[in-house]
Amino acid sequence: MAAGTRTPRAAWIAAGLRALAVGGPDAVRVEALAKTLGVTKGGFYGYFTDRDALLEEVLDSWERASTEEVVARVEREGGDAGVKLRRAGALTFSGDDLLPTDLAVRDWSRRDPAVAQRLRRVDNRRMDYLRLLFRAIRPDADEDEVEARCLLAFTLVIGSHFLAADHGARTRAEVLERAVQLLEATDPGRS
Amino acid sequence: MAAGTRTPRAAWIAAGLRALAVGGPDAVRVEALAKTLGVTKGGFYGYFTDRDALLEEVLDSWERASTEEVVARVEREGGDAGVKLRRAGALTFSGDDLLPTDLAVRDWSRRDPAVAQRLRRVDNRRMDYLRLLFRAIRPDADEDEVEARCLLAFTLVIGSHFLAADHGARTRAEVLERAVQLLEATDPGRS
Amino acid sequence: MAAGTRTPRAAWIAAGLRALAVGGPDAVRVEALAKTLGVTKGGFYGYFTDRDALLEEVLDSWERASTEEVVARVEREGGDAGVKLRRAGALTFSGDDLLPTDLAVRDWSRRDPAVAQRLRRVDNRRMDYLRLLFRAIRPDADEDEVEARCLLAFTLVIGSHFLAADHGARTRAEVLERAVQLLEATDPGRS
Amino acid sequence: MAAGTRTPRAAWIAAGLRALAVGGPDAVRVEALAKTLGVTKGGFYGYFTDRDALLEEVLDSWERASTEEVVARVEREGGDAGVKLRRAGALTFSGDDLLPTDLAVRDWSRRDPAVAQRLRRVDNRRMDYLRLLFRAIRPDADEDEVEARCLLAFTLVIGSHFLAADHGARTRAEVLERAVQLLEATDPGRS
DNA sequence: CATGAATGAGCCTTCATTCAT
DNA sequence: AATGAATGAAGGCTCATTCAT
Repeated sequence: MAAGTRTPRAAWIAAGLRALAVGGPDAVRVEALAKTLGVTKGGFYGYFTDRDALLEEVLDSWERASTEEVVARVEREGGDAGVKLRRAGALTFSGDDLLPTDLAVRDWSRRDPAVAQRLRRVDNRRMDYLRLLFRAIRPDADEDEVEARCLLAFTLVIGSHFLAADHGARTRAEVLERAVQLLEATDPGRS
Repeated sequence: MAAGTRTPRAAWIAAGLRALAVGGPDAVRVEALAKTLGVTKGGFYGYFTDRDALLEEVLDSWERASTEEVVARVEREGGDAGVKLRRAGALTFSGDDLLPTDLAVRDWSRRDPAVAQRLRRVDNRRMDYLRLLFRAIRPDADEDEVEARCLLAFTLVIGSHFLAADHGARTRAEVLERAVQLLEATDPGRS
Repeated sequence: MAAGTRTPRAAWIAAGLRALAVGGPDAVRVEALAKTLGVTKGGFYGYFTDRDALLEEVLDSWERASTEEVVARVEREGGDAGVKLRRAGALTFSGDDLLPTDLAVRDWSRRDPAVAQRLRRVDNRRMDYLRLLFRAIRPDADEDEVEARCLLAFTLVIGSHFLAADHGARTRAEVLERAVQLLEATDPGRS
Repeated sequence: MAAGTRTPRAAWIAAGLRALAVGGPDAVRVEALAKTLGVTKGGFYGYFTDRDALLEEVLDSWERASTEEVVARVEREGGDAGVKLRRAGALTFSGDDLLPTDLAVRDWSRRDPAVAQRLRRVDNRRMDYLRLLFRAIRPDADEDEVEARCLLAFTLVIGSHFLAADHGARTRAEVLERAVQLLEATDPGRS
C-alpha cells in the first residue's frame, strides 16, 4: 500500500492489479479504479494511452512479481531444495497478493492469446525452477519422473484453489499435507 | 429441431452454455446470443424473464450434465473401477462440451457466491463418486490416503487445464500418463 | 365482472377502463390487459386495429356511462331536485367505478386535445343537468348566481378528490357536508 | 448562466420540471430532456445517479417553490388578509410556472404513495396558511366554517383547472369571480 | 379466432474516451 | 497534470405490432 502510492502511475497499476484479482479483467475499469484512488477518471489518460495499456502494464507487473521476484527472494532466504520448494509455493500460492491475480490470469488466458502466451512464459519459468528443485530433492529420479512430479505438484497447488469440494471431517490443508507427502514418498510407484 | 420455429428455449440455453464456455458469464449477452441464433434480442424475453434467469438455467443444465448424466453414462458402460475412473475423467474433462464450461464456472465461482455453492455441490458429488472408485481400486488404503489420492487426481486433471507450461520434448498427455501411474502405484509413499 | 366477460370485445374495453382508472392512459397496455384477461396479446388485434382504437372505445364507454346513463338512472329513480343533485353526484363521484376514470381522464385531457374535447362535452352535459337542478332548487336565483353555484358545486366535488390536505380532527366528509350547507344557504351573499 | 457550461445541474431539474408539467412523470425521460438541453443523454449521469434521483429533485424543487417561496413572497409584499389570499392563489394557481406542475403532481400522487405523501405535506402547509388568512378575514366565523370555506376556496381553484365546462356567454373568470364573492359573503348560510 | 414467435423501436444505464480549462 | 463536462457506443428490458399456424 505504502509503496503503491509513491507515484500515481504505480498507484493505477496497483489498483488495476487488485481489481483484476478480485473481478477479472472486466473489472479493471478506468472509472472504478479512479474511484478507489480518489481521483477522476480523466486523469488516467495522462499516464496511459488506453485501458489496454494499463492492462498490459498490470500484466507486466504481475509477471515480474511472479517470476524474478519470487525466485530472488527464495534464493536470498536460502535453505535446502525442500525448503525452497515450499517457500516458492507459499510465496506464489498463498496470501491475497499473487494468488488471486494468478487465478484470474489463468482464466483470462483462456480467451486472450496474448495473455495465454504470457502465462505460458511465467509457468515455464516456474516449472524450470521447480525441476531444478525436484532434481535436487530426488537426484536418482529419471527425467520422466521429475516431469511427472513437477506436474503433480504444480497442478495440486493450482487445482486445489479451483476445486470446491469438501473433505468430510478433514480440512483441505490436512488433505493437502497428506498429498504432498505422497508426492515426496521415497519409493513412489514405478510403472 | 422439429418443424418451424421449434426448440428455441433450449437453443437459447445451448447458446448461453457455449458463450459461457468461451467467454465467461459476461459473454452471455442477450444481444450476442440472439445474433448467433439468427433472431432479434427482443424474442429472448418470451422465454426468460431475465438475463439472470437464463444464466440460472444455463447453470442448471451444466450441473445436471456434469453429475447425473456423467455417472449414469459411466455406470451404463460398465467396466472395473479403473476403467470407470478414466471414463468419468474423460467425459468430464475432455472434449469441447463440458470442460470449457467447467473451467468458466470455476472462475466465475470466485466472484459469485451462488455459483460457488453450486460448484461445491457438483464437485462434492464428483468427489463422492471418485472416492467410491478409489476405494475399489485400492481396498487396502486408509481413508486419509483415499482422500489425498482423490485430491491429487482431481487437481491433476483440473490443474492441467489451467497450467500453461510446456514439457520440453514431451507432450502434456505423456507427462499426464506418467503422473497417473504415479498416483496408482502399488506402494505409494508412507507418511 | 359477469357482464364484462360476455363478449371478449367488451372484456378488453372493460379491462382498458380499469387500467385507465388505476394507472392513466399509459397503463392501458395491450400486454398488461391481455394478462389480466388471461389471453395472449396477439388476440387483441382481432378486435381492435390499434391500441389507439381501444383507447377511443374506452373513452366512448366512459363518456356514455358518465352522461346518458347517469342522467337516465337519476331520472328513473326520481325525487326532488335536491335529491337528484346528490344522487347524480354520488353516481359520478363516489365508488370505484366512474370516479377514478374521471380523474384519470381529467389529467389526460391536459395533454391530449381530443380527450380534452371529449371531457368538455361530458362536463358541459353535466353542467347542463346541474343548472337544471339548481334552478329548481333556487328558483329565485339569477343566472349569474346559478352559474357560480354550479361551478362551486362541481369544483368542490372534483377538487376534493384532488386535494390531499387533512382537516385536523374533522374528516373530509364532515367538512364537505358543511361546505355543501354553505352552498345551499338560503341567503348567500349578494355582491 | 455564467461562463461556459455552468448551471447544468439546475438546467436538468428545470427541464424535468417543465416535462413533468407538460406530460406527467412518464414524460420526464432522460433522452428527451437531453435533447431539449442540447446535450447527449450520457451527460445526465454525471449529475444524477438515476432518473428517479432527478424526479426526486424535481419534486423537491416544486415543493419548495410551492410552499416557502410562495408564503415568503406574499408576506414580503404585504397587504391585508384578503389581498394576501388572492396573491397566494395567483402565485400558486396561475401562470405557466407552478400550476401545470401542481396539476401533474396531483394526478401522479394517485398512483405513487411517496408523491402522495409529499403532496399531502404541501397541501397541508397551504391549508394552514389559508386558515390563517380566513380567520383574519372573518374573525367571527367558527372553526367548522373556516374549515369549510378553506375547502371551498381550495377546491374551487384546483377544481376549476380540472373542469372542462363552458359557461355560455360568461367567461370562466367571470363565474369564478362571482363564486369567490359568494364565498366571501358577509352572512353566509347558517346551518 | 387465438396462440406462439419474432420484430423493432424506444428508453435506461454504463463506460471508455476526449477535451477545454 | 487533474478536473468537470460531454460524447457515443453498447447492452438490458419493454411493448406495440405482425404473422404463420
